[in-house]
Amino acid sequence: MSAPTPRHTPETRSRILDAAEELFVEHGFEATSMRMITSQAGVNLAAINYHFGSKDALIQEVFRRRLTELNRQRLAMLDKLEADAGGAPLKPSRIVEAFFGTALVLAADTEHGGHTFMRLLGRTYTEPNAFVRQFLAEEYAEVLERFLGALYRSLPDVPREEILWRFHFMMGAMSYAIAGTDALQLFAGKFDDADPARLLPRLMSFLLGGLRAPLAEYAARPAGRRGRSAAA
Amino acid sequence: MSAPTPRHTPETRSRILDAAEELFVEHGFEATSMRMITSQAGVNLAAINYHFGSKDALIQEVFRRRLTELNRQRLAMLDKLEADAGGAPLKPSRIVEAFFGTALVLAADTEHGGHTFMRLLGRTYTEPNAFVRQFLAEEYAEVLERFLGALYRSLPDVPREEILWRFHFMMGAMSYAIAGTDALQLFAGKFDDADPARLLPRLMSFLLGGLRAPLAEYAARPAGRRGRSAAA
DNA sequence: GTCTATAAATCGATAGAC
DNA sequence: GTCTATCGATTTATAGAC
Repeated sequence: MSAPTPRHTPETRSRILDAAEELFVEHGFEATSMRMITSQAGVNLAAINYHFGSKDALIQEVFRRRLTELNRQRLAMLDKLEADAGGAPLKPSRIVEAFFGTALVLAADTEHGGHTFMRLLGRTYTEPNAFVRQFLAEEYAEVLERFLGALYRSLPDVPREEILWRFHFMMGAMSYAIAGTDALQLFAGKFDDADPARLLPRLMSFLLGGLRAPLAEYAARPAGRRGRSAAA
Repeated sequence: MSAPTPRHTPETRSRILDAAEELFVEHGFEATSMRMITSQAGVNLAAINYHFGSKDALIQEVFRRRLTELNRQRLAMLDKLEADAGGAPLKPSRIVEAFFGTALVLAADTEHGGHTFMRLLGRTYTEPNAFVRQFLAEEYAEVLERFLGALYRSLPDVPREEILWRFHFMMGAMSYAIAGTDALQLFAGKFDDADPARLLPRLMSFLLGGLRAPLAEYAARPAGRRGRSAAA
């Protein structure tokens, strides 16, 4: 008696979300019409507005459904790491693994839409849609605050500005990692080994190498003569 | 007498391309209507179809206009590096700099649309639009072949598979680097220093760190007990 | 080459019967 | 909660005058 609305809507709602998720990642938000969604989901056109109110609200729910759980897992893992460490700063590798590893585990799930969703999420970070960006920013506020804080404590000698940028770079690498081979025919036929199980160690190695890279490595060895060499 | 079509179209064409470039990166392809473009460009609606034939052809020309020149610069720089090396393998840092450095130089040009275009390009690698992907793949075929080949020779001990993936990761990091602070309000207010001049060394340091990261770094130190430890 | 006017299709959203 | 039918707005693209 505590649930007022959902009477016998066991599948319709989920089917709409699943169909929308697939079509959004395949065609984008704007290019995906509500008719395409209801057609693929096998439900009536009016069902979307009945269950979600509008197309924008549907888009939001597509993200909320999975993102809330993903970030819950991330925070739980960080909680455990910090509890085990007992006050000591965490190793950067653990922090990175807790944040990006959970995402890749979800991305490896090709049977329940996790892979589809993560591709959608990765692309949406740089999506031009204003209200989606706003929504994601709110959904990520806490988890970002926590993980960045952990990285700051873990790497006290690295300027926070630098950590922030490198975290940003890492998200870009992860996004492309998940988009993977089917993202662009650019690498078509070049990947002999696209085994999802190997993606995690591949990416993690790259991310940690980038995160730990010497700060002045590039600036200290400028390419050839390049103007005033006395600067900085 | 060699130019049949362009009689006195000195600005209209360019104005359309400039307006389209800005609107595409701001709203995406689908959400940008031809009326929005012609309105911002100050030209007539029919002008787009007259000059480009269709919206899709316009999109293609927006990319072709700048991408051809960018990849020409990349190849020229690689040619010079290889000529100077006289047969010896290049240093990975030089190769990475030739590919990603040129892109970031273009991205630093905020006055002539270079920054706008590079943001658009970075987002489009994972764009769902099929014909844009196809077009980009063709446009990148030669430059990718050359740079990947140079990296293979530069890092003969690293499996090509691994180099391929890391190059892919680097493109993701670059994409986010260019999308930068205004891409997502996720980091809003967190970046104190978003100086474009510092972005190149920042990114280059990260990329080289990732490219040179030990291959088995992560796999060799699995997190806790994780099933059959005898495998691999 | 540039314009107006409009064709033809598709969009999101809703009203109202069941 | 699901359906049909449709409204009103917007889209790309084009025809034809100038």
